[in-house]
Amino acid sequence: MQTPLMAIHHHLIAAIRQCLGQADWSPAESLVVPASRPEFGDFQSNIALTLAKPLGQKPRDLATAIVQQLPSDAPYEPPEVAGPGFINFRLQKTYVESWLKYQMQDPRCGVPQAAQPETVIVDFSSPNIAKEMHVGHLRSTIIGDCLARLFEFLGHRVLRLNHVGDWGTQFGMLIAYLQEVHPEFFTGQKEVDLGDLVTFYRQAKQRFDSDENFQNRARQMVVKLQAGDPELIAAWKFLCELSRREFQQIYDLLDVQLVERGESFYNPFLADVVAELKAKGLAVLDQGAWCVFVEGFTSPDGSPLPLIIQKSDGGYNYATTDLAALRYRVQQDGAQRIIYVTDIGQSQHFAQVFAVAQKAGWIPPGVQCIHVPFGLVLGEDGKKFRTRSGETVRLKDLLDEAIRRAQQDIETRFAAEQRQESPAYIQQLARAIGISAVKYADLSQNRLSNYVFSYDKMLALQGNTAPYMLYAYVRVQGIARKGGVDFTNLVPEFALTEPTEFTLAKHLIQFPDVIAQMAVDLLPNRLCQYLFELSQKFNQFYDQCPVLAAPEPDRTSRLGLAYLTAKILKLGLSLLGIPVVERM
RNA sequence: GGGCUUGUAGCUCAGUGGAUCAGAGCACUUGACUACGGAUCAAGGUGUCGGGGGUUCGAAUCCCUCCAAGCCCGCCA
Repeated sequence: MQTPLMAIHHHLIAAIRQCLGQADWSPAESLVVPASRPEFGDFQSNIALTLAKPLGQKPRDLATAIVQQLPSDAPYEPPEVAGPGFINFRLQKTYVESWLKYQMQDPRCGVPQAAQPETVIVDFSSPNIAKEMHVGHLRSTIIGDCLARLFEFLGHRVLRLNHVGDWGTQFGMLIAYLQEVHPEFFTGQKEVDLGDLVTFYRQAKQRFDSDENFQNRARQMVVKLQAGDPELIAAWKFLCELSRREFQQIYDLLDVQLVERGESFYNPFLADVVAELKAKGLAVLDQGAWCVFVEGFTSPDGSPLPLIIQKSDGGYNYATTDLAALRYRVQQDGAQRIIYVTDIGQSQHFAQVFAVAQKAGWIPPGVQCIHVPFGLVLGEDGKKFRTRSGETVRLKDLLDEAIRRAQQDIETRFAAEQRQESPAYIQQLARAIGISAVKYADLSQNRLSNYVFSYDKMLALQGNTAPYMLYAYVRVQGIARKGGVDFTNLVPEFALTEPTEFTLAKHLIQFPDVIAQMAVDLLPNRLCQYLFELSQKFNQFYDQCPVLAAPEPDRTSRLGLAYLTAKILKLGLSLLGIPVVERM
């Protein structure tokens, strides 16, 4: 079913085509948007103001002419031309009510399935093997998961790829070091965890930087490894497995699904990628390395900046891997959209990779490669988020701390309310709230900017936080419990009377438009904003309108509003990767 | 030197291809519990939208320029 916004949109297009006498006219920008102020109605169109000038007409006259071409049986009151030429739309009450009813019975809350399902790859998280996940992986993991959930919900085939750093010079270094200093590592005689590995990695790096003989051994190891030496492959697999177990704990905690397909996966295709670029005349030998130059990229010294696809020592680097991955994803996975969720610092790299792939003909028409960048996580001092001692914050520690603080809050509050709950329940609740708070704090921020990480703010019960929204949901469940109402069997006739009911209702029916917009701009904070406003509007309604105590038909109608609010909150939060709780 | 991102209320941030855009939350002050959970709601804003130009009937938003912060820029990813 068309949303009100879409209905008005289509009416306007038809009307404008009539007025202009152009059957193929289509708008360059959005024709109709939600009204900026309630007193101007529900939706507004500014199109007459934009169109009038080139036509040499007065905006108000054009607006009036457009209004006259709108259908007379439309689901809105006769539109008004206001001010210099705005067209204001006010939805008919019965139309709003019928839309609410439609959303009530639709499991998707009115959001249509994609007409043309695509294969969408979301490349996110991507930690490095033999290192721990740290705060730097937080945003990619959370934002990537959110976008994957969005596209899955819209009905696309989504491949969630974890492009882990599992291939490269660091492994030669690490394996060489372990063989020499900790041979027991490979024999299983000693229990090791990822923490040990990280220590070893640091030591290996130190050795690598200071000892030339060691450097050579490490390089030979890489060559042997990449050539498929069985012993080294086994060692490498052991390292990967160790890391994988550790990563999985975090993904389980975050409830994030990923398919691991690391850099090593594309190893067999690297030589061919380079060969193809050479054959197409795109690769040139420069200072001993094979490079592709594309316009618009400049080095610090002002010379053109190459994308190096084969190093002077014959090895390949991440640019080669990224190109091989891109080609594979298009040609083998059949991806129509490839979304890369990485920090904004890699923007230039991806722009370059996409440009080279474009030149090489690996991005056919209809395929989009999209870099979805995000800013840094900062500490409360405004600098890169670190521990007190200046170390990088381990992701596990960060999440555990959020849960610990959530639990503390809960226990304090329960004690104040003299509420008895089982330790298991408290633990589970703390986990849900702690993780949700971290996720929501991240997603509610415009992803392009850096944001300040604050446990106190994200766990606050007031404001634009996960707990505030979860509480709104819990309130609805409270109504159901208290009234013994089974929402799932509710088939309400809506009868809106109070202002807060209308305000809430009109916000509820905008949900599908918000989701549609999010699929275009890939900004989760827009959905967060919507859900926050929904919670606010619900709380205002809740404050003003008794539900259970109301006489019919208000009681049923209000139960419907409450239930639909909860339903949309639950669905919306699920797209953010945040679960709801029934009590808190 | 080139490029990218950011700069909006005391604090944290929305709004960014125009008009009906000066907003939210926090903090602070004051009200509202014999109503479904008060983890709520209501009321309270003296901001050069980083500065300066420009385009326009109209600019936080578009263009130019300058300033500040952060990041990226040939064999790491």
